Amino acid sequence: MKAGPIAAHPAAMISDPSRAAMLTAMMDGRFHPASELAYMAGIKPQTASYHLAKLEEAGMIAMHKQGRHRYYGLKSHDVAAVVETLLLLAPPVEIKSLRQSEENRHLRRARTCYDHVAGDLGIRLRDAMIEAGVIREEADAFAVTGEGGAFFEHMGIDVEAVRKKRRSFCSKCLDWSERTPHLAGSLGSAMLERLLELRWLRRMEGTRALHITDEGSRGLRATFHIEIP
Amino acid sequence: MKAGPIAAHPAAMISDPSRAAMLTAMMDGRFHPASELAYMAGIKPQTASYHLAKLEEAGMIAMHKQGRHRYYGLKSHDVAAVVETLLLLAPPVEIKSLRQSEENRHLRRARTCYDHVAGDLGIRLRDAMIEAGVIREEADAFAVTGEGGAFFEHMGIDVEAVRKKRRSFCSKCLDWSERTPHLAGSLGSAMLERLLELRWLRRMEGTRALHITDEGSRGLRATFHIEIP
DNA sequence: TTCATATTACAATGATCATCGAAATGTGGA
DNA sequence: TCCACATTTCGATGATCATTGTAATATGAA
Repeated sequence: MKAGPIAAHPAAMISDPSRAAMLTAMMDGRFHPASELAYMAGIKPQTASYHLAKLEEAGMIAMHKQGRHRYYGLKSHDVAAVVETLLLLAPPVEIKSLRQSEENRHLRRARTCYDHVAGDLGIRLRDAMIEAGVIREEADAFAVTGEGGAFFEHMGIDVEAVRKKRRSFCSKCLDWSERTPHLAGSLGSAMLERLLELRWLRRMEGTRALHITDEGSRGLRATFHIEIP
Repeated sequence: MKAGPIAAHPAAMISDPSRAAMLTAMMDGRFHPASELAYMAGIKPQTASYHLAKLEEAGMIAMHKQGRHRYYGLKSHDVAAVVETLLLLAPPVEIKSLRQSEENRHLRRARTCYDHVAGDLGIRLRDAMIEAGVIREEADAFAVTGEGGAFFEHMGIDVEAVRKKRRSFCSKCLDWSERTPHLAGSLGSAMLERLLELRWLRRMEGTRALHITDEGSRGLRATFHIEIP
């Protein structure tokens, strides 16, 4: 009789606040030691271990050992996609502490969304690239224009190589803080990678927030006409 | 300290099997009376009422009264998107009863995915349209080709009108039973609407499964070269 | 008004499951 | 070999929450 509720199980994996916190931490697309995830979720290592075992059994995270550490990370893009979509459904975050509001400000300004840039910076990059005519917004995705090729080459990104990857190329990712789509897919991923490589952005410890370096401020202004206050 | 686990709340709304069953029932994109949803989930009306109130408070479903009935349905596409993505993460369904396997067969053959056709039929329609050169698969979405315009007009669908709707036009929707994308977006929606109008398909009671009528078999064969056994 | 039906409100019950202390296992370094 | 640290296993505790019986409210029909 009950044919449908198969969606309940994966949802239950995310419905626990501690697990959600750990999954969100892994949304930076990297692998983290169990103890770090425990700390980020505010729980004891035993509890974290219990949760991580569950998530692994559910096929949502992957683990690799290295020495006495065990590193955990999201198993697939699908998992990241679900979490991001759930964030979109979540009610606006209420600010409880100064500390939290600080972190929130950072996250809203610039953060990773699995493997690409999101937050205000993500949107401004998108706008700048559209303005410059290097990408174009279509109904279901973005597209690289004719001029785009030269631009990305100048940025140090090989568009044709990126296009060949067996995943979506230039898709839209709906942003929970901005409620408007930014650039995701393999091109979004290549973009983030390059911005980190150029040291325009730096990952902040223990959070998905991204720090814009001084070099980054200059570079973003020169290349994208984005002013960082 | 805990900045992330906001995703937990919407996930918790879906993590209960009864709620998941009701949401899945609403995935046909229509509104259902509370009692029907209770029956589909296999719970008493009181329990259903409790769950529906929760879901409404969470902003996931909408309600309108009509006489002594209250009709509930999904509030936005986002909710449908989350449920569909969760289904993708779910482990393969194990078959427990003959009845269930029957329903499963129907669902796999043809069903609605919120507002468009999914299941085997969805994939075969996609393939047929690509084969016929009326749509083209791109990296992040489908696109209507030059010849496409005439074809859809022949089908009784005004592509330009559909394109103008303020939502994605021709997007991909990853199918949990087929694990390959079918046509969604406003064009997918228009397509389902038209197939129901032509009486090629009929909604089956109390499930998302679609029945292919005899007329439909003939029509699908003539127009799409799809053989229905 | 009276009855039937749809739905919600309330209160009690019971099961599930997250949590953590204690202890075990595993790994690296001295 | 001994110690320190990372992680898991086990067992007990406690809180949350789905469920339903009973009762109330609301709407429509006779």
